[in-house]
Amino acid sequence: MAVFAGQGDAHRSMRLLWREPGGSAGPGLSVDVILDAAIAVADGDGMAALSMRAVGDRLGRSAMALYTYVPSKAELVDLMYDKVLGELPAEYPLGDGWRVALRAWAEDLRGFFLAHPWVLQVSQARPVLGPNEFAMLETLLRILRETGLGPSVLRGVVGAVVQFVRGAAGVIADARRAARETGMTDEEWWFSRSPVLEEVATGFAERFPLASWIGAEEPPPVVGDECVPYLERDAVRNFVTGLDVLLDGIEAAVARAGAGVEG
Amino acid sequence: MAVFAGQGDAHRSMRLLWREPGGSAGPGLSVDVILDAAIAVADGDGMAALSMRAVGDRLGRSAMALYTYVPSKAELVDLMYDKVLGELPAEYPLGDGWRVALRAWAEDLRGFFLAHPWVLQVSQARPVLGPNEFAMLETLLRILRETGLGPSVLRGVVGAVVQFVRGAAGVIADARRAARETGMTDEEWWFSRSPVLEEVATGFAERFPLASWIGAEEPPPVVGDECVPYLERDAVRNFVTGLDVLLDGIEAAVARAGAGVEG
DNA sequence: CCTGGTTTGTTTATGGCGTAAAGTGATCGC
DNA sequence: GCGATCACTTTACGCCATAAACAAACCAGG
Repeated sequence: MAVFAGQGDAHRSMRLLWREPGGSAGPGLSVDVILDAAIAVADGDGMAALSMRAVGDRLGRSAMALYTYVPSKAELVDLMYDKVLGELPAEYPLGDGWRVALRAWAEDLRGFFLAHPWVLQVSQARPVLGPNEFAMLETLLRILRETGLGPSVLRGVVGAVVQFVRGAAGVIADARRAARETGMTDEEWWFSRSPVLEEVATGFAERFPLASWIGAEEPPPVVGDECVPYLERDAVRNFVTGLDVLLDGIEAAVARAGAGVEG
Repeated sequence: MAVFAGQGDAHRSMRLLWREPGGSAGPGLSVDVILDAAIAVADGDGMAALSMRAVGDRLGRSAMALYTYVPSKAELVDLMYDKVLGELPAEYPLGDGWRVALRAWAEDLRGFFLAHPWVLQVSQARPVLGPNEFAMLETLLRILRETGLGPSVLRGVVGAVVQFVRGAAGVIADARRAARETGMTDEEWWFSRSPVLEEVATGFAERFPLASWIGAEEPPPVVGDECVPYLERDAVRNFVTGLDVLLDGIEAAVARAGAGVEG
């Protein structure tokens, strides 16, 4: 590898990320056709099943055919990542204040992560610097601007919100994956592991009294909750609760700044 | 795979996770020796370099030798994960209130993630159900119990705090990884990519005015900041700011519950 | 029309991976 | 002494990303 390889690759991948979307008319392949196939593989069979062969097969081509359009698998994943981000809504009504809009944004982002769980495995918050990643940030900032907070605090808020949603979605995605892999519902999965834990971890309740306490409590059912599986229902509730805490924290920051713009 | 494979594997891996730590006296291998070697590989060369062959080489054995002690690479990673979690401190003084203790806990956890960045790549928040994972939860709950919040809200708070710290650490870890892989300091790395972005993304400031605004602002230096690299310094500041917002949110929840225990 | 270069693929090959299966040599209970 | 068991190695299989060589279709200039 030459010393300037990073530099040269940066140019190449940036041009791919910011290419104008058109131009797949002919019978041959194209970057967008490849990305769609790769996204379909990842959505359907997970990130582990995403291989150059799998994508090539789906297109009726060899794995090597892809390398004409995409320099490597790592670049392919980056391009997939930025492309799916384009599915996110761009506009949120601000008539009811930033809090309502931010909650809607967070819930849409969570839904997006659950629709494309493989996105959560794209290296943690790596700055891919693609157009849709910036569009997502721009949308979030259009909402957060209403708080009147300065850029310094806002940077922290952006990080906190994004990381929270990503993490919470990851918990749900993992519950689903575990359920699918074992062929059980997650309720069955949990109740099959729980006795093993008690058998093997002797004196659990004494060693971890608080963990037992917080885990044991069965929260009351919530309207509309019935169809959601067991572990996932908990995770959804924790998401709602945690998001409220976060929103309260932002409100406190606004109050402390003493310069809230919204009514 | 038999129908009950998941069940059987659960027993096997649980017994490994909860085994008592001793017993590596002889000249032969042992689970703990293997885990130490594997952790050393992951700490030194990253998760991508962690292979059964690499761990075996480090111990002067073949890759297959490990399979006498560890059923698969996936189990190995789970065991590594729970083992390093044991490095986390277990006690935090509560004399100055939960807020001080929680901040210390979060900063220790962030430091832990940065010392073992590969932990961030262990599948998102998957419940490994090992002893040290529960110990970590127990430690956090000993702090959060002081808020007097009920288990329902507390579950949300636990998720929010853990996910925030994990995500924020991931950003820093990625900045470091990018810097190391390209052989540049992250300052050089950013200033080599930044002009490429401007060249390729025409009209950036018009398309993403808020993103430009929040990215352009250069925050004032902070005492003790001088030795921290560029991108990482930003990430650390965002961590502190975001954590404050989160703590404010918890305080708001406490105030709303009207049952704060702390003075 | 021919012709040579470029574009778009394929095939083949290399070195790495996790791990199943079989082999090897030592050790231990009888 | 001797089979069983243990700890470990060797070999092998089918994956993976991708470098390199090759082939066929297109297009430009004569």
